[in-house]
Amino acid sequence: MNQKLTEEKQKCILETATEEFGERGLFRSSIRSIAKKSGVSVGVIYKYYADKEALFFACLDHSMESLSEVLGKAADEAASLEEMMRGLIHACVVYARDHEAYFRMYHSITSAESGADAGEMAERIEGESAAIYTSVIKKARSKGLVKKDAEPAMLAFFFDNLLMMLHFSLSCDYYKKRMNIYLGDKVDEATLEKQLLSFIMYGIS
Amino acid sequence: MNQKLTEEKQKCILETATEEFGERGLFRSSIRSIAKKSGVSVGVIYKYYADKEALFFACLDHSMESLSEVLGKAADEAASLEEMMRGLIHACVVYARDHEAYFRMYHSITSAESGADAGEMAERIEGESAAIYTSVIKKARSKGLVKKDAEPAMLAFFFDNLLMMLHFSLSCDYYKKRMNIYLGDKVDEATLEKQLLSFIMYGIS
Amino acid sequence: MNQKLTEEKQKCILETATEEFGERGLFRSSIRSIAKKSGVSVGVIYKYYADKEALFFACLDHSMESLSEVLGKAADEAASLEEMMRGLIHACVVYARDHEAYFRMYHSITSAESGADAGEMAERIEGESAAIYTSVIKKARSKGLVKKDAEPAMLAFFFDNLLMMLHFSLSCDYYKKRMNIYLGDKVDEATLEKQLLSFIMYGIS
Amino acid sequence: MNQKLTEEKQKCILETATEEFGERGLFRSSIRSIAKKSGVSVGVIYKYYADKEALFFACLDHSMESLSEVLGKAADEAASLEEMMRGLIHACVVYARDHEAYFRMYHSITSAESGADAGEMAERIEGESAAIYTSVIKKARSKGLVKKDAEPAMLAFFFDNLLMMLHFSLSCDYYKKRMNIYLGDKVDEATLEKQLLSFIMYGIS
DNA sequence: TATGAATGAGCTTTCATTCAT
DNA sequence: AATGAATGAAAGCTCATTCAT
Repeated sequence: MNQKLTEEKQKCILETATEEFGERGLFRSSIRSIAKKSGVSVGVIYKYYADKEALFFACLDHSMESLSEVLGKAADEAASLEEMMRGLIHACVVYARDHEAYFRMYHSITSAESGADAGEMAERIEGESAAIYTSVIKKARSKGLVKKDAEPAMLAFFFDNLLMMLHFSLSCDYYKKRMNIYLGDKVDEATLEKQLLSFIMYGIS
Repeated sequence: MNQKLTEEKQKCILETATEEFGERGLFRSSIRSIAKKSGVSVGVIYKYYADKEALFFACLDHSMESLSEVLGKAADEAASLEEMMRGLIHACVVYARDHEAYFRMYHSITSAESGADAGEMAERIEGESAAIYTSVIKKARSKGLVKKDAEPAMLAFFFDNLLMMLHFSLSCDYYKKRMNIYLGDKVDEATLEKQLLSFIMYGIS
Repeated sequence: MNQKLTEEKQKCILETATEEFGERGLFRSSIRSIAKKSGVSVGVIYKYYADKEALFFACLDHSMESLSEVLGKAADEAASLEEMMRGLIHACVVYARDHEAYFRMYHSITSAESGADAGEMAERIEGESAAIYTSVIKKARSKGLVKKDAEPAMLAFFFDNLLMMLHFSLSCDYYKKRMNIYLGDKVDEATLEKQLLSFIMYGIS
Repeated sequence: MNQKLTEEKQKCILETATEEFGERGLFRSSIRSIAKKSGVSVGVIYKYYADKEALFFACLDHSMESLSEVLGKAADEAASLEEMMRGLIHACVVYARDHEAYFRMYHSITSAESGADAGEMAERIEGESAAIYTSVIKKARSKGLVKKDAEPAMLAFFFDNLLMMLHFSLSCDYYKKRMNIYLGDKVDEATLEKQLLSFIMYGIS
């Protein structure tokens, strides 16, 4: 019973910290503030996490795991390349509504602020999806669904670039504003999804 | 204790700081370290800049100005939509070779860590290019060069997203590594440029 | 790393700081030095006081409260004007033996260095005693104990001036030395008290 | 001709610094600001004065000299004890109108802020007047004009205490305000002078 | 085991002082 | 001789981290 409380607490800390880190960045966030917002003492955080950075990376892992699960499911369920892409795009849009903070964490590791090893992080986070996207495109190409004069990896890269920007545009303040500059203050998400998919499909095939 | 290299020194401080900020972010960078690397005393930095943030934003402005000049020229010189895009892509690739730090500053403002007003920053930095890209695509559409079933603003947005990712992929550690995961360690820039352009042109038309 | 002597420690900080401020003034005093002398870390001072100024004013308040209590008691217990004055003078002399630092704090606010609002400070510190002294003298005048050709407020003012100089002469280095110049190195306090009282009583009546 | 300018400049620096020191204290005053207000460069100040403290003490000397001249004249011209005291009191009041800053400097050395040797300062500044006042009172006593049951030095001390408080009450913000609390916002100087003299004369004789 | 007061390294920032020009 | 840019020591202050309770 105590164990359960702990587990709950641990999750609460993680969520609160993710929120804080996503909103203020690693350095402007403070352990004290996270502890207070989580309703625990500072000491408890240091019981679970070696230091601030460790908590940061735990948040990151948590976010990435959750994100990757959602996207993985979207990819797995798809019967075709187009459906996979449609699914991934849609999953992003839906997921962003409730999990801005996770996307923001994603963005934060792409910056230099944490001092993390970029190589290792990228490998861990991008490796799998890169392989999947590339392989799916390759397969589609062998079926003649994708143009031959482009490398599948390259197309996967472009696709993922657009997907990444979609993440950020739906969650990070700067990118949100930037999207508003392009598309106006009220962005119709259905249209956005449709046109993005269309843009990609034309670009690919 | 001398008033030599004022002009030169000032530029040196800016460059060094841009490097440091790009590499370590606003908070992990320290004025002391920037001063030491610039070969000046701490005091001299505070002569030119009110505080650390002011220096940061000066670096940002400097980077954005330089970047925007290069991209602006590439856009202006273009006779057609395709040429504009090719020009912009190529300018990025060439520019990235010598000015990684500028692109990195660009990336740093898209993160939350600086605490800057995202809305204002985006307006200042993205406003112009958004207008230009959209207008050029609109014009091309009226000539039948662009598909009718997509909004020009949306296409411009997708294009700029890909361009933005190109910036980061050529300059920020995480994105560099990520590109390597997709495209291998030795990325042939000419091929990348060509295929990106092709992807975009197909996506648009 | 312990939460012992909170109460005691807090008082110790206040006393040490009062000593330091009285001896060196607000600006020559340093938080670091006060912390070291108090046997606490710098951080702990900032736990209790928002900043250096807040500590300074806390010391001031503490001193003034203590001083005002002592003088208040002396005034309250007096049956006549003369006794009140004798009591106040004597209280000063006795109090000065153990609480030089408090008197010094008193002096420090009369200088411009703290940047405090002089008007507000004076009102807070002098207001009450001014009213009391004036009222007591007025009452005595109505009994014919005080000459009629002088305003009670004026007489109260002169009396308080002499009392104030007594404070300083018993506590602040410069005033101490000055008193020695006038009265020799060994000042007999009983004589001083008696003659000051006599001087005042003659001046008043 | 250059020499003259220098001399003038020197005086200007001294006056400006005295003003600044009197208003803000030694530590809150800055050499830069004094230089700017004097219309000279920082270097010029360091040509004349070894450091900030030296300038401070030069201002002090200048103030004290000027003050002592005025008071000395008032004392010399007096034919009797009462006239001397009336003259000194009046000189204070008149002098305060144009030379607040000098009185303020006087006050500043009585505080600990400068770190000056209090003993030496007091000797230099108070020595002479202590001797004069005491001697004049002694002479008057031998003529039967002063009560026998008080030491002349003690009386001189009390008198000088009241004079000192008059200085401060006419120039320093805190003391000004304090006087207003006792005497109201509009203090009639003629009345003040008269009543103070009366208070003293009764106190003495 | 959980707490949160205490620690102190290390940051930004100021400004008296120097000295090349 | 005068200038004022440059210096850098030293201050105030914050906050990640520790550990007595």
